[in-house]
Amino acid sequence: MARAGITPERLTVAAADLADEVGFEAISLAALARGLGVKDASLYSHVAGLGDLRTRVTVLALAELADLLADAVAGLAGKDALKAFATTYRHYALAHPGRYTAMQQELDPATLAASAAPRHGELVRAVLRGYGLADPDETDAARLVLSTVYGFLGLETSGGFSHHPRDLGTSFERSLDALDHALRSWA
Amino acid sequence: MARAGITPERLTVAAADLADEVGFEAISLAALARGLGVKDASLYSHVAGLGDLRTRVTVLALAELADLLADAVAGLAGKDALKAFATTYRHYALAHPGRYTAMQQELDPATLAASAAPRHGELVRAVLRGYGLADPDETDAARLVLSTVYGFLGLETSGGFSHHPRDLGTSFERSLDALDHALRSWA
DNA sequence: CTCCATAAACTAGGGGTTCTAGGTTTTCAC
DNA sequence: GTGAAAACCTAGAACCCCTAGTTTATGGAG
Repeated sequence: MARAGITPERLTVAAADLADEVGFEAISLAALARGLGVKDASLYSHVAGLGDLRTRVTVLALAELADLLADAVAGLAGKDALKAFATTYRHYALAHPGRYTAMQQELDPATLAASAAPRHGELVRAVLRGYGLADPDETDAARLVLSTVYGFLGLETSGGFSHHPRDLGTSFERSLDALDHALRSWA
Repeated sequence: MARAGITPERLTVAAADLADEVGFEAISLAALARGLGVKDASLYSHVAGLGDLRTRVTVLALAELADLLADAVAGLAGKDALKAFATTYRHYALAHPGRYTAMQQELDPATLAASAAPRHGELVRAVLRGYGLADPDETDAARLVLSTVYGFLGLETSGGFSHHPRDLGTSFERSLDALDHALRSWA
C-alpha cells in the first residue's frame, strides 16, 4: 500500500485545521485518520496518542501567534506597539478559533517552558518597555495587559458579550485606550 | 432494587464536584453512575445526555458565582466594589477549578440568556455605577473589567503565569489598582 | 389494604473512540 | 540485491455514549 507521507508536523497542522473547523474539543485521531486515508492505529507511528497530538497543536498555535506578534510589534513603541500587539492577537483568535482554544489548554511545566509561551511574555514586556516601568511593576503590568487581551477574546469567542448590541471592535479599542492610559500613569 | 434518590439537581451538583476534582473535560456519565451506585443508562431518566449535563454544570456555576458576587458587592461603591467583585471572582475560580472551566463553555443563545450570565454583566455595571460613566462608555468599561478578571484567572489557572516568581495575588491587586485608575479617568 | 400508573432503575446491545500487540509491506542505505 | 528501519495494516480489548425494551419500586386512588 502506498505511503501517505505523514509526518508529525503535517499531522499537527491537519489537526489544527480540523480544530479550526469543528472545534478543538472535537478533534479525534479517528477523524484525522479518515481524512488522511489511513487507519487510526497507523497514526501512532508519528504521534504518541491523542494527548500528545493535542499538546502539539497548542504548541504550534503558541509559536504561530508569537511569530505574528513579533512581526507586528517590531519597530513600534508605546501605544502603537500595544495596539499592534492586541489587534494581531485578536485577528488570530477570530481567524483560528480552534487554535485559539487550543492555547487555553493546560501544559505540563516542561513543555510549557519549551514552548513559545515565554516569548509571549517577553513580547508584552517589549511592548511595555516604552512605558518605562521598573521591574516588579513591569511584571504586574505585563500580566494586566495579557489578561485583558486574553480575557476579552475568550469572552468574545465564547459568546459572553453577545447579549449587547455594542460593536465589539470598538469596545476593544476603548479598552486598549484605557489600558494605555493606565500604563502611562502607573504609579 | 432500592432507588438512589437521584434528581437532576443532585446529579448536576455531583457532576460539578467531580469536575472540581478531575477537571471539567474529564467528567463522564459512566464515572458519575459508578459513584452513585447505578448503571449509566439509568441517568438518562434525569438528564438528556452528557451534553445536557455539561450545560447544567455551567449554568449552575454561573448562578453560584452570581449569588456570591451580588452578596460581595452589596452596599459597596467605586474601588471597594471593584475589589470585592474581583476577589470574589478569583476565590471562586481558585476554589472551584472545574466549575470555573465549565463557565468557559459556549452555550447556545437561548440558555445563555436564561442563565445567570446576564446578571454578571449587570453586576459589573452596578460596580461601575460609582464611576459615573455614560452609556456607551459604561458598556466598554464593563467589558474591560470583565475581560481583565476573567482573563487573569484563565491564565492563572492554566499556568500561563507560572514561569515568573512574582506573587500572583499582588499582581492581581496591582492590576485592579490600575483598572480603578483607568475607570476614574476614562475620558 | 389493594391496585395501578408512573417514574426509576435494570439488561442488552450498537456504534464510536483510544490504544496495544503483532504482522506485513515499503523504502532506503549499503 | 539485501537487510533493517519505518510506515502501514489487522485484530482486538477497554472505554464511552446512547437507545430500546423490561422490570421494579413508589405513592396515590379507590
